[in-house]
Amino acid sequence: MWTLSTSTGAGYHHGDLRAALLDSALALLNTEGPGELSLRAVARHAGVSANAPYRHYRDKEALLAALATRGFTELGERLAAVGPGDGPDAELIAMARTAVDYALDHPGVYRLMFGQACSTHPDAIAASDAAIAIVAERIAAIAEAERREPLRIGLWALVHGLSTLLLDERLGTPTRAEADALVETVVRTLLGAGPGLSAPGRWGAP
Amino acid sequence: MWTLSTSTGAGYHHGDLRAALLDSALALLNTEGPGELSLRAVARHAGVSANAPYRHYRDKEALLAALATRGFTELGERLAAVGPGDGPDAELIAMARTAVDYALDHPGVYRLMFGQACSTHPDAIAASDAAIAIVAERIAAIAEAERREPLRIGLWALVHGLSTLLLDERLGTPTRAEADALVETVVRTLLGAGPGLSAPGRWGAP
DNA sequence: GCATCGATGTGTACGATGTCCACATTGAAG
DNA sequence: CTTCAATGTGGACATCGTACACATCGATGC
Repeated sequence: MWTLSTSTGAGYHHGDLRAALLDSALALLNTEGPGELSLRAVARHAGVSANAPYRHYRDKEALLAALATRGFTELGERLAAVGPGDGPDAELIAMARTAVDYALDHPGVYRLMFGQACSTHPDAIAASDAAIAIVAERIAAIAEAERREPLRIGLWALVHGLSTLLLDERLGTPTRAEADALVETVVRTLLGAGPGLSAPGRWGAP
Repeated sequence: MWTLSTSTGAGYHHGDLRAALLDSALALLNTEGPGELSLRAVARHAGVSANAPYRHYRDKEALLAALATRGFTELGERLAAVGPGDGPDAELIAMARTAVDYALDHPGVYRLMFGQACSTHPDAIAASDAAIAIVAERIAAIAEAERREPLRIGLWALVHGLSTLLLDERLGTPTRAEADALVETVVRTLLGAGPGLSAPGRWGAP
């Protein structure tokens, strides 16, 4: 009758409930949507009582926000790891694909990250801004000054929109490769160059 | 002690509860987010008991889906009313602005429309497809064949992303005019033409 | 070694919610 | 005027988020 906890927890005191709760929430999020996730279920999954989470998070929203924050951080790391590609367009496309892939890999957390509850939480906003900043840097090295801001906002919006549509299966149920190809085609088209065509006059900054 | 209903309801039988519930839900949605909206609160606002809604909607999700469906229909009407502008880019931009304006006008319903719960409901999906079809028609009249599909998906994603970012105040708190200008700039930039620059070679289909 | 104390987890409790069931009320059809 | 199907009510139940008081434990001082 000891803990049936998923995470390594011993006896009365768990060890690292704070992190274990995040893991439990993550596991449950990939099963059901963020709206259906109950704090009590997270506690059960972690093998603790319904009230234990309150020692580590002020309320349910705080736990979810922490998870979203972790999500933004991880997304940022993935984006930072994207190497320069074959020309600026390729680099932007690679980053877009990376972000969409992240959404497809973590549907629950992704929806959480862009849900209303977490958009309000300062930590999540900060982590989100950090992720955007990475994209902004790359763009700054590529685009002319007056195009940077709209490009940053536009790509962010585009990627988020594509992720949402794909997660909701509003674009069919493509395989990962098909989804990636779709992202590439869409981004390339919107960047002004048709598929297979290069976009003259927009290659490289100073 | 008769009905304190907001809508025109008489005595025991309400008259048109089905529609009144939608109106009540709409009113409450503009106060609080879709996640916080309770079916009981909708019933209270309509001046009926907590169970009355179940005579008209199978469950809470069905009511919300009906509201989302109405939203997509109205959005479609607004999009259909957008006149041809000064060239194809201007027309696409006008439609993008129309859609974003709709989101800013109805934050609650908009979040509902793109929430997970309603993306699953067939009625909402149909209404959403109808709205997209309107955009697709316009695009078909403007763009070359192989650009149509990516353009349609890309614009839809872009507009949805921009709406989300604006609703979550992730792009500051612009006035309506500023938001419209932002949308114009972003869309124009992503369509390949810098602000004020025309995009040679992409004007007009046959 | 042992008492102590702050941190952490448990149990109980309360109000709110979604939804089920049985019953009440009604306008319209016979 | 009776009857009936549609519609609304009331009560009940499980679940949820969360507050309160209490239990348990590991480190700290002696």
